[in-house]
Amino acid sequence: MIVTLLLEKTVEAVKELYGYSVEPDKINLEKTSKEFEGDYTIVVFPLLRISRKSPEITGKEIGDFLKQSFDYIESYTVIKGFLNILLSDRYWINLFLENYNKQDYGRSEPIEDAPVIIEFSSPNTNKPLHLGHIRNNLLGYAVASILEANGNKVIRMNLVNDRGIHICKSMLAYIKWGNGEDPSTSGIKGDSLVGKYYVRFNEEYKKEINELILKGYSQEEAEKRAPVLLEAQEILRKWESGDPGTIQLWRKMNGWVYKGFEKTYARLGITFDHVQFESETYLLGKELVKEGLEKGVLAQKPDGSIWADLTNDGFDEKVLQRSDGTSVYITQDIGTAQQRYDHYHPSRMIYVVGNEQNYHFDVLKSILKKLGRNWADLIFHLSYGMVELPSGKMKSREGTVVDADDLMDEMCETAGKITTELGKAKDLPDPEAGELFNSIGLAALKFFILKVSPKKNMTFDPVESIDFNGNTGPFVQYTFARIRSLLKKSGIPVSEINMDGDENSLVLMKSERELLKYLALFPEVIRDAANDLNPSFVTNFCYETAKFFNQFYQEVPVLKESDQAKRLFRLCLSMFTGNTLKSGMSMLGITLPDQM
RNA sequence: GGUCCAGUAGCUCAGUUGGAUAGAGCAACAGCCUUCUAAGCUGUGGGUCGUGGGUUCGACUCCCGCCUGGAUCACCA
Repeated sequence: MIVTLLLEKTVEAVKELYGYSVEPDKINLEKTSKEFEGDYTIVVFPLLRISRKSPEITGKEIGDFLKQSFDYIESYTVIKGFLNILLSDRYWINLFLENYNKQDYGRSEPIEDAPVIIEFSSPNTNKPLHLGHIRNNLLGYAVASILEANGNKVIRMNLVNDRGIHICKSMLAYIKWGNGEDPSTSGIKGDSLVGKYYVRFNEEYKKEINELILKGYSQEEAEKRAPVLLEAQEILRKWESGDPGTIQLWRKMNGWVYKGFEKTYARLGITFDHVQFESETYLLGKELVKEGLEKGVLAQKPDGSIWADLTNDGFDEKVLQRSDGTSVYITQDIGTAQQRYDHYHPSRMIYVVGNEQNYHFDVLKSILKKLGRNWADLIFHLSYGMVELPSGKMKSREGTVVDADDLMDEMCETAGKITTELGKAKDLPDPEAGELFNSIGLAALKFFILKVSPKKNMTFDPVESIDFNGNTGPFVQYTFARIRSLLKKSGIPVSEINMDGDENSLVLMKSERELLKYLALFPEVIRDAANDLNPSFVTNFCYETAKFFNQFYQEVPVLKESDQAKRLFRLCLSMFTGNTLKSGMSMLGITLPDQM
């Protein structure tokens, strides 16, 4: 790497010139900012103490030394305290020659290491997926792909929250008001149908609470005593005790939901390597709770409920098992974690879960450690911000959510409309046109969500938020389509486009240089995105790359260039850009059409 | 109230070991299609980086206080 070489030589320069040994990491080397000529900049201020000379003279002396030690340094300038180093075209061209036709450019060799488990999606089976889940799924899938590109072995894990009071609520409402309808008789997608009964439950629940308050109960009291809630709790007890009728209904309704989810995942382009069900891990969790109780690290109250006292860790007491013996949410998480650890001996366990559960994961780790599981430190909660609507927070209880299926439909419809308005894709036959609109609509949605740093909350206006111009998925797709068009029109089969060795006379145009310099960053971008588990680095890289390409495309002719060496170089540079975009966007789960 | 996260242009967002004049897109305005896809390119306007201190040659970035917004502290998941 040129950066390490420059650092080493600078250290040497300081030693030679001023007789002082500095650590390489003390040298301030960065990319030259746009307004100045140069590729890398050494900030000389920190070195003045050593040189005991003015910034200008120090910069010049180091600059001279470096220029003499490197063939690749074209020139340097010292402005104020900044030594700007300009690399020769040769350097960039060599870098280009090494990588332009590599399909796996930027990706790392697989590391021989224990796998990283990444859990995402984790839907509840009482309602369809909504906008919040979309962010979760896209983030999880992208992070997994980025880790793979970084050389990690990855296991994409989905944990289905298929049991608990929430599904009992839907079941109860279905028993009471369902009249035996099912997805085929009603024509409603399975997950939506179950969701309908979840909303119905909450309507009844609210009504009963209000009635009880009129009778003189406090709000809190009313919430606990509402008859439908008591009935739902009864169903949960029956379920945990294995009541056949309850289990049968539960299976049936969950089956509808899974069919529905399958469609939504397929549309989103999400797949998993392994699926866990809470109903299969909560018993292990209960066992661990029992173990903790026997060891004396957990405590039982007179009513039978079991608690962890975490006040020494800065948390409150946490209930792990209700007085009626049923388990709570965190109980299954304890079992799930244990199962994952035993089964995979992973190097890390990443959980992609919203920031509303920050406390939950702190508590989970704390409890696992209390139980003597030191591997709790392998757990990392990848916490992301909420997606809010202009009208405020989404509440599935009240049905004020943006449904994932509806949203995708709308995006693709809009994509089709815009494409038609622009007069494009006229010659495409029907099924392919549909695929194209799908690709564009989903690209817009995915890119919009993934370009935001995971940690941040985001507001999403279904009407106005998503654009097809500017910093968007379709912009990158369009750029790619332009590149494909160039390659196609060159008349050379893509697999045979190659430099022919006549590149010695090349002088780079500004836009060629800028583009090439930026493409050179891709390996670094993947590494940073993997380290920070942040797909927005890749998203922004793809956008900037496309922008640099469009500037290049606008400034210089490719196929119309008369000089053969230049024409071929530009064609290969375009192909290099295309490969890189395709690779980057595929990590985000975004497909790039050849034509649009 | 405790804890955690966030606050950058009218709007949506970049800005990562502290570096030069804080950047994009959208929206507004002005240009560029007889020339490789105008979903593009070029330009103009728009900022007390929430706020007040501190550290430093240098702070959007680090430290402290305050303000605002969000999350959370359930025998919900």
